[in-house]
Amino acid sequence: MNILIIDDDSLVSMSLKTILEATGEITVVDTGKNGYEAIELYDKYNPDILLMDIRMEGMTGLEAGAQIIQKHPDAKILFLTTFSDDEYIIKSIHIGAKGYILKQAFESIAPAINSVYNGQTVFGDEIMNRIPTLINKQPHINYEELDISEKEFDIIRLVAEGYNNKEIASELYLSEGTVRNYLSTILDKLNLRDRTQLACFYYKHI
Amino acid sequence: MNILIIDDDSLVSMSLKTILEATGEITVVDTGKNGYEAIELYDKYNPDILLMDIRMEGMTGLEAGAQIIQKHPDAKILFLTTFSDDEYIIKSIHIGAKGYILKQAFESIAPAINSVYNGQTVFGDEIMNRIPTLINKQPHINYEELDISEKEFDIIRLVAEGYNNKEIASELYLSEGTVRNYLSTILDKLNLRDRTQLACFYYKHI
DNA sequence: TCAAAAATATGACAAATGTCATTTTAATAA
DNA sequence: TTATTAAAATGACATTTGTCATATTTTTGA
Repeated sequence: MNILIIDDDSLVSMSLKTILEATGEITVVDTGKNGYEAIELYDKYNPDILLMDIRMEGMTGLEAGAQIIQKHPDAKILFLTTFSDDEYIIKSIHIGAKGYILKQAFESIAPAINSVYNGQTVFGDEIMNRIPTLINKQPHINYEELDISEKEFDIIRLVAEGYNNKEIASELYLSEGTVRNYLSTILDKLNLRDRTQLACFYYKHI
Repeated sequence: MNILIIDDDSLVSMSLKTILEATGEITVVDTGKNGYEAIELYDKYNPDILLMDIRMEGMTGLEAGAQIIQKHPDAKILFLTTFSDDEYIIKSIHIGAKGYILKQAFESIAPAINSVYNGQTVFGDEIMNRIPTLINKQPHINYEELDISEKEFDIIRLVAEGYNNKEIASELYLSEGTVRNYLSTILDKLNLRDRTQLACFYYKHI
């Protein structure tokens, strides 16, 4: 597997080269130290994966990456970064980067490269943890804390599948009236008004 | 590295076990075939990674995963799926799964496990491609193709926020009756029965 | 301008929903 | 066993919902 490394700190490039080539499966075709070189060298080598620092003097890795992907839509770019930075995260996802990992996590770089080579996208935990907030959804909810019983939760799930009371009743072997009563209690506990709000609640919080 | 595999198709579990153990670095401590077993076996073995089918009879992998993570916040769960299923993507991110990959991509499962073991999160391309739209909150069904007008979509959005007809009417400066009529048309077009199913539809198709 | 099309509105109706008070039926502990 | 509690069911009721046939109003094109 051929890799191109771009980092404005040549010490980093060299260490990476050493580490990666030690795996035996990876060949570092060349190294560069800025965005312009990235574009130029990518054209020249057409590597399987481009491993690039995201923050560099002059043209950032992000800009270079965007241009490269535009020209080579199948380019697999794995960004290296020192700190996780919301703005970069979103942008890197947008331009279609295949990953975003911390330089510090040396030992995880080789596996990440392998995953990317196999068509996956790899993000570090710090990045992944930001996604829900970025997507703007509330975090997952603990129904036990809300005092929702197992059976009540069964009903919630069915409501969120679009079942009506009769269907829920037959599914859970209860009478329709009982289902209504359960639902009434659930709505009260969760402070909601009707089943539709309950379905919305379910999807927003799970 | 110890792995627990859960899949309701034992053929899949066995194939996976064979493939993974062939790498020499992975030990499959046990296999199970539903969400309940997942919870039970996780407690028993405390594996490094839980590899689990996301869609199973009874308790889904997602629910089991949510419970396991609640109990073991450091659990590393990698979901397997047959098709990329919009509905599950976000949820799996939310509960804090470390990955989501297609079963078909056999050769990429081992690298993915390695990445996860090294603290990364791994998502397949199909999943990652969806994130930008989610971040931009641009709902992404092709409503045009479904012949849903702009105004109809306004109503759908409000239904999916839990508004009742009166509230929708006042929000959109329409009469309640008109809202009902619109809704009736929408349900007909989407082949749904009531507003709750519509809300579910909305969230499933984000 | 006028007619056709669209958007909006009404009213009537059956069905589904949510609430409540009350009862019946298990399940369980003393 | 009996008393107590929990789970499930009933019935009555007011609302909300969804459907439909039928206006009315507005927009638009010729």
